[in-house]
Amino acid sequence: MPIQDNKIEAEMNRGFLQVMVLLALETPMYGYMMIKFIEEVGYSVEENTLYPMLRRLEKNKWISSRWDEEHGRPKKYYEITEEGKLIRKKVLAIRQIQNRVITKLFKGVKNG
Amino acid sequence: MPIQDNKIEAEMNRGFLQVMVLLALETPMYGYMMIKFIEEVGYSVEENTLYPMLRRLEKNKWISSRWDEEHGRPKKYYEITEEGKLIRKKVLAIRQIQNRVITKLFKGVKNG
DNA sequence: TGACATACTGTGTGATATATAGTATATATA
DNA sequence: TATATATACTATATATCACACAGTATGTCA
Repeated sequence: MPIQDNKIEAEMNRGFLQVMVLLALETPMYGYMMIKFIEEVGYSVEENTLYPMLRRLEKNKWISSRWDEEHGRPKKYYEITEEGKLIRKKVLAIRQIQNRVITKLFKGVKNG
Repeated sequence: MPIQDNKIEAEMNRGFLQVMVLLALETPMYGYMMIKFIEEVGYSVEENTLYPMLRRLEKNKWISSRWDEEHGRPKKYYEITEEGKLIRKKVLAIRQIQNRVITKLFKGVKNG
């Protein structure tokens, strides 16, 4: 086990996963579909992380859902709400500020 | 109170604060000094967030400390270790991947 | 028929940001 | 010289979330 690595990766995921989901849900998607989609764009989420998160975001009214019972197995489609878009804007702004801070601090680092 | 805002800001801080501290501690600094420094570069940390974090990072051996008892009030100076530099590299790499994913997903968003 | 992909639910745990509270010294100012 | 403010740090308690672990059940293909 290299140092304490999984732990810090989980920590780095916090916040980010929400941002990613709020961006992805510009297009309606159901959970499993999203897991695959996220892999396609070069990241990954655990099922047991994503599903609870979707429920949380819906509880916050940042995303909404509807069941599709008509095409094979039932699927729960989620989509971002207007409120969700406001939050998305906000968290993206926070990210940008953070990135600027990192860039600034990184200049002081020898052979980054 | 707009929506649930403080909560999400705290969430966005997770992971990021470590990155920021590991970058800042390229130059030795004590806690209080760091709080001021972080404000100067355009962010902010709570005392009750930073101090426990410094102890945690030290416990992980990502930073080391020494007391300066010689100039007025005792101050605990922290500095990044070699192991800390490895972690820093790693978390910065994660951040970059995340930023790329965000950029990619953002292209699908109308009037971001 | 049986393996694997699909699609989701539920419980428990650990890490950490922060709220809240407190200690104590140094320095400025009235 | 009293007192407010800045400095510098410690301690406890709480809530949230990522993920480990466990499970249900349907669809599909060899």
